Amino acid sequence: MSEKRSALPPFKQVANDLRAEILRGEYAPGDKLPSENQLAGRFGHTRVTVRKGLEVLKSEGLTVSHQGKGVFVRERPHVNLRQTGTKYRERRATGVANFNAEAAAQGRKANQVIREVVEAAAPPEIAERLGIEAGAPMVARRLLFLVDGQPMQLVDACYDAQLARGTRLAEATKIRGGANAYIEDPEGPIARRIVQFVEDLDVRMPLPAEAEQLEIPSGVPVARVIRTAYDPSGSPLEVLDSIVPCDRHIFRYVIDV
Amino acid sequence: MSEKRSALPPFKQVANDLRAEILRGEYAPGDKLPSENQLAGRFGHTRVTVRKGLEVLKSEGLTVSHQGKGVFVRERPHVNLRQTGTKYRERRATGVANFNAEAAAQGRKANQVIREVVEAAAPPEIAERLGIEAGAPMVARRLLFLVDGQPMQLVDACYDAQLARGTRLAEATKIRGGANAYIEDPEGPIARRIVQFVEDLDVRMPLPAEAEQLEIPSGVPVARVIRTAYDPSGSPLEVLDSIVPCDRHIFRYVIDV
DNA sequence: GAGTGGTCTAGACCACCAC
DNA sequence: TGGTGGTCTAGACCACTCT
Repeated sequence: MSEKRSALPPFKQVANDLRAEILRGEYAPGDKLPSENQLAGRFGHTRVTVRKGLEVLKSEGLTVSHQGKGVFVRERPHVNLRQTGTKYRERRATGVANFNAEAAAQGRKANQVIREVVEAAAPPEIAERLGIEAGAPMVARRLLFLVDGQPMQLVDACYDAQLARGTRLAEATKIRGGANAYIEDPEGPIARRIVQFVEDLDVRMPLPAEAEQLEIPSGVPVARVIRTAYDPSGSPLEVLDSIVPCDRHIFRYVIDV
Repeated sequence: MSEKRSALPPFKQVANDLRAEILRGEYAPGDKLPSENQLAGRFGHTRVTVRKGLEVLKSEGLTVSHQGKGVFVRERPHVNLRQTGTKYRERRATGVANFNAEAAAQGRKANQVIREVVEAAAPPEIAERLGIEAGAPMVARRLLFLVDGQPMQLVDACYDAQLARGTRLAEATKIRGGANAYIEDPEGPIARRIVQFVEDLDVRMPLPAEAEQLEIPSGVPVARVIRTAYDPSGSPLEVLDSIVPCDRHIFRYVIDV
């Protein structure tokens, strides 16, 4: 007889109810949700079940929890507009400096930390784009980009070792104006122009190591952005392999057709 | 005395161990992991604790579970290269047809389903890009794109109602060659050229409704791609608001500088 | 110290799948 | 029918935060 209704498991019901309240704005970003025990009372289930519901919201990136304090509606951090396209014409040869320029344009302060500069065997994704054999030597400059002290991107700038050896690209020191300017500098050791970028974005959840280095809360994806820079002859000059947390970035591409 | 070591909670240990084995390739995509009871024995913890560890891997998108069958290493579906840039010059006026062309180029079969075509109040993100007042009327063509029967994108094509009323854009029928071709058709009622696209990508975890419609497994993010098409005078003609599951797509942008 | 979230166990029942 | 994952409870202890 009885309408064999719903049958939606209690923990999903908890998640659905709370999600709806959050999305309706009954809890605003930064607001604290009721305690787990209060919710257990309200829903008439054990704390464990309520926790399972809360876990769902956390993995959706809607909430964050702090031990001893409570569960809060997640606040979206300042978003960095990661713009690629027309602006490149203006800022052309800047490269690393481009990152600084974009942050400055938004009234914020960017800086870079060199994690390491090494010569190593190129993994397949990189070798393929650099136009060298997989396992052939590359020079990798591993950097961490920050804005206002918050980690924003993990960047590996990779070069054919043949090209980079003996240049400042292979030294663990900052390059004023950015690596791209250095590459294009007509007075420099490379002096080749960059006329095209190809960016590939692959989006997934972060590995724990990435989450830790970039301070990524749970439920926030990362984009792996692999950018290849080409000279006028179509030869690749640089492959930039970045891990970008998606809660602090919007990607914008301007395409003229 | 005793080195107060590790203290890593057992469920994290379970997750770490299994993750390492998966990433090392000891379990290949599609392989079945040992059953929860077997893992409980191996790790010397209860099934509940092991399950919590497995839950972590699932939310990272590394595994999928099937009731009655087991837990499996997730297989990445065929990836669709969603290319924007140079190819647009060749396929220019195609629009919806562009999606078909790209699928065909990869030897796969694409089709579209019209979910609905309605006139409605424009939400702020759309209105802003269409250059109309928030809440002003827009015509929205809500489509579902599929490739080989698998849902690939949820697309809302939005137009200023002033522009689209009385045209085929406002009718719930397919438009041969795509909406963009229709817009640009010099013999058509609109006959305006599209010379620039701006794409904004915002990446997050899907809402349950999106996950269901697009058959998105847990641990897979979505990109909300908002693409605005402009005519030579800089007036917006169309705003495409898409939800794209990130496990079936790689985004590629080609930028000439 | 009281309150909050974080973790674990033991045991139970259900739903689904394959044989 | 037996194995698999999915869900729930009751009770316990821990770690952190605030006052």
